[in-house]
Amino acid sequence: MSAQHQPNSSIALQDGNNFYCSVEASFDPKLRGKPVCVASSGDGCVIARDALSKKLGVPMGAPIHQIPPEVRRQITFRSANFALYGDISGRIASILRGLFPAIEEYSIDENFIDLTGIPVRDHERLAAEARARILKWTGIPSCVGIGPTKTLAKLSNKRAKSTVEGVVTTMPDDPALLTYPVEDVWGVGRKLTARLGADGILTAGDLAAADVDTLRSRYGVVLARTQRELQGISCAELEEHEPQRKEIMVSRTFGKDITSQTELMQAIATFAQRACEKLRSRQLQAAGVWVFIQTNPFKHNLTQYNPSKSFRLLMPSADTREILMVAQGLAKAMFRPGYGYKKAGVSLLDLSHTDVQQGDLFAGIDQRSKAIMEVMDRTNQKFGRGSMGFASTAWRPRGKTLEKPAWSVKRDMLSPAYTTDWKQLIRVR
DNA sequence: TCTGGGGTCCTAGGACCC
DNA sequence: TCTGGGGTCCTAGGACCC
Repeated sequence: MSAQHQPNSSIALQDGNNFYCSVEASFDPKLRGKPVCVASSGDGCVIARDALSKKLGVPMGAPIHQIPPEVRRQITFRSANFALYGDISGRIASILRGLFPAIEEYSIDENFIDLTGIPVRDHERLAAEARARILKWTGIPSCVGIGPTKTLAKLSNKRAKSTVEGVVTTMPDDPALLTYPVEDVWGVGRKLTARLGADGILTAGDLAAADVDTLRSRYGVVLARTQRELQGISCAELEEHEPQRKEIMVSRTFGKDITSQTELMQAIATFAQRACEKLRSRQLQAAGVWVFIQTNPFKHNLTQYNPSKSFRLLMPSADTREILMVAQGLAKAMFRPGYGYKKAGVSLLDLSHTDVQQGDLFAGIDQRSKAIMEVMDRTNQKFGRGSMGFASTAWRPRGKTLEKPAWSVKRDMLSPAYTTDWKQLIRVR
């Protein structure tokens, strides 16, 4: 039976308020009461703002150098510390699992909760309890939105952000839909907002009431599903188990433009190595490798060159040596002198589980490969990432770094790994 | 000077086949 | 003068999400 036919299904969405900023503040009391922003990799853009920096007018995604100096001075910046955020995220999920039979970890700061089967009169009370427990046990404030579908739960959550209680329920006939901006509906982005506006669809209520066939033919099946969800008809089920990855990507914007082929090759090798580590940590192997290199799109006066190339392996592999050589080969074929490269990435495609190894008649499985990779992974696990690496990544023993490569990423405002590194555990006197 | 990273899904169009 | 019709597979690009 599909969710569409389940009567009285009900879903909640728990979402940490200003999550990254809240995590930083929960570990560093000095930050409390001050405007805090979290910066993207390379310390380039603002990817999270707390309430105070929102009030100061810092826009989401703003390049830090574009924030007026008098505003910038008031803000404490932190480099994104995903290891820390991921750890807190896992703790919040555990708390929710202790309260509800089924949850879906939707993103690092959001969890869907299945309320089906729980009496409706208890929904908001349980949501409030979850919220209180998360705050007490992790220090992270959050809101909970409730509705008959994921889209309405998302919408409720957004509404809850401006309430004191932090818990809101929205049913399809709620008058709030008539004033709720369509751009804030889950699945409606900038482009769709503009097109919908031209068609006179400005609110969630307008979208829910639009002609089904016109909407389907003008905007496609995705928005048609969103419409049904707003009408209370579920089109997206709760996914308790993470679906298998289809792609694993590692890419970076370089600290400086790269002009030399040697340096570009080192960067590509580093990304390939990291991608393979991620691959093996999930017991996966890849049958395809995709590499891209890009010039700086913000330098409008320069000729742009943004090639990409892919390669299909004869047999799926999780061997860094093999994938590294393929990735470097692709990059080498694309490299043209005379350009300043600003960003590059390596993506592993056609992923499958290593336990479904397809035998190849003509190639014996290299047993040594597995053993070598295991030794590398275990060493890096035990002594820290980067303890062992490949020469082509310009890897150097830890603590003996000669000079930082031009493409290394800036993270000057990083908070300590409070929860994931023994040496950096928080001290309480 | 300085502008994130990592994903998914859908669609259109071309190649190829019968 | 007059140009088939489906089907599949693949890829590139667009849109969205956090």
